[in-house]
Amino acid sequence: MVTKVTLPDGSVREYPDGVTALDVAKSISQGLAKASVAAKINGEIWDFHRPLPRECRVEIVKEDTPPGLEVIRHSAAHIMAGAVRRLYGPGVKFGYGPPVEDGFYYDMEFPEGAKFSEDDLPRVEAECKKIIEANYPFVREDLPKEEVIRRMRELGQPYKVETLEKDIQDPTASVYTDGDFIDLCEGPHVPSTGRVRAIKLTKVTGAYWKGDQSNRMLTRLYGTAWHSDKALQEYLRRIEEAKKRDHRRLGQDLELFMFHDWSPGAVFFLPKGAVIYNELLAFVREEYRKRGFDEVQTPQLFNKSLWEMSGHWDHYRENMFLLKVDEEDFSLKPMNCPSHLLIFKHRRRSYRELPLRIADFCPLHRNEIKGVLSGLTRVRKFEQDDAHIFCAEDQIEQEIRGQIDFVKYVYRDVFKMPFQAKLSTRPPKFVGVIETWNRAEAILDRVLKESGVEYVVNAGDGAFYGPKIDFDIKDALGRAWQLATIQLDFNLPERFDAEYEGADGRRHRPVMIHRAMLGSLQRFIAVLTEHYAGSFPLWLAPVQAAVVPVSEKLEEYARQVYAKLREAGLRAEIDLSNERLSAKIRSFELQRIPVMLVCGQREAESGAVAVRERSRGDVGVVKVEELIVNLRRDIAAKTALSGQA
RNA sequence: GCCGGGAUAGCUCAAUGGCAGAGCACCGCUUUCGUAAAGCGGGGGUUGUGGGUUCAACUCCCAUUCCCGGCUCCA
Repeated sequence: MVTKVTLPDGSVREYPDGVTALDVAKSISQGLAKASVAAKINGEIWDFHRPLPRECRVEIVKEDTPPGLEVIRHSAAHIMAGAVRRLYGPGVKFGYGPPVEDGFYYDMEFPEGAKFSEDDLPRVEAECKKIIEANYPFVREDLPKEEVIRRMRELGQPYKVETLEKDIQDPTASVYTDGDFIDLCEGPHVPSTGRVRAIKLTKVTGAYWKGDQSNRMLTRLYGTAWHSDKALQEYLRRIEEAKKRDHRRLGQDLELFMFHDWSPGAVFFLPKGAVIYNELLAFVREEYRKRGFDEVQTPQLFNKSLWEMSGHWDHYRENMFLLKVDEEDFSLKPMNCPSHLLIFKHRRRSYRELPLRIADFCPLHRNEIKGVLSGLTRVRKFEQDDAHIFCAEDQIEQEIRGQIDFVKYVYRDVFKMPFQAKLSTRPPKFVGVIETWNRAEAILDRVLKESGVEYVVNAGDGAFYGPKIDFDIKDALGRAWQLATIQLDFNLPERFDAEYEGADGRRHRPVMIHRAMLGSLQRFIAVLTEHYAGSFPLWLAPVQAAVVPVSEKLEEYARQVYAKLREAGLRAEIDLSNERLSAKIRSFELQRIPVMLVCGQREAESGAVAVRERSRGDVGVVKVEELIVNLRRDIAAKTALSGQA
């Protein structure tokens, strides 16, 4: 009998039975076999040396592809676990050890009293390298589940036993052995430990067993592994670059914002950060005018009655800042929606007023637990470009379309940030009528399709009060953040008994749409800062132009230029310091100022300046009046000088 | 909140129980300069905070606040 193998190009080859994917790879070319670590068999990833089924599609997985790297990292996790076991003895109990983006981790419990910290990583890493050096084959065994449970018991591995008993349904389970280390694992793995060519252990953290806070906390060791040392070095360089772009770093260096111990989780925007904040707000307000939103201002502090009506008192109280006012319970608001319902209900509403779009930039306070606070991305006090749309059910479609269009304009046209949409549908626990949900989900789906926006469906991931579309925005380093959101709400209008009078003279329940474009201004500024690496486009730059006299003799002329720029409404700075020109230029480059205007004798004679663009150098001499016209045009266009560093 | 690490001048970091230091920034003087760092000099500290051990604490111990990396949470 022969095994028939179909290759990705459609060709069919025949091999003797018992052939492995490795044999197939070798038969194609030795080089391919050497540069590959596993194979996809009928689309499922398999070990290289597992015998193939009689008839199958085989796709060789090369080591430098995403699935290949995943296999390498999974194997690296085993190698690391084996190294820890060698160094700390058989008393170490192992939890999960999966590959993750760019690396892997393994959760483990050290024997009583053994402390493990980052300082211990080099020792473990050295042991990993010995295991790699030894080039042990990864040997797979498929055994009856009971047999594996027995072996794991013998090895003193309670977490493995628990996994087998609770999570593995199959009658058999697989174990892998590399050298002296054996582990329960689905696989696949690289053929031998030597195929993990570059490994580096990166950090040590705590992690709850199965992510559940009520479980024991294990020690998690993180590492990264690559198919070559060069790839590892490139990765490390990328991490270094990421650190330079970190908004906390740039916020400090560029004097955008600060924090203080006395108000954890709340930012101080310094003058330069406040400029960015206000420009963003002005931008959103301008769009609101075009798109029919009415801005309101609402209270910060509300009686608990409001939260009881909205349901927050029962479901969100732990996250609210509570205080007593006149012997009664009050809270700083964590969200705007309830106040907007009060506005809606302020008087009788007619269908003629719908859709009613209420926008609000008021501060919100959420009592996030301390451990999660981080820079501008997780704060306790923040503002959103929040709005709620009250509309009739037959207006949902047009409103959703309008908001998706808004998102596209903001992220694609203005900020040029790639984004991905997620449609989340009805969860198991929900309020409202199923038919309404189905109709609404169909609308969201249809509008997304028409919009040409790429999206994924997260079935069952919607809020209990309605389906939603979230937009993940990736910064320049590919990290995803959720900023924009569009959520339907069938719940709050019900709880507040919101009504409008229809054309038929009867009362109807409006649908509420929660939506934000930038999301939290704080988080948006964090992502924006990293996206631009601090080099903000002209319209957002805290200082747009720096006037630089070549020497003290040109000071008077520079002052005139500076005054003209300020009169024209530009954010300009002048450098009258006693430094050399190149030192001034360097300082402005470091501050990422978009335009530097050098004033020398030649320019003074013709009422001009020599323009230097950030990171581009000298771009020529231009008359001051003309420069002002150009700058104002570029600012209005919002896209000028937005090239990233 | 939990695990691990950390906090020293405005910033980045040194000082392993014995006189708290460097570079950058800042201030002053000299220099008057053409596109990414001129030279010299000066000021700057309750070593996060509170307690303890010690003849002596940045250093060791306890507590606490905040920050960082994760976990978790994200009506």
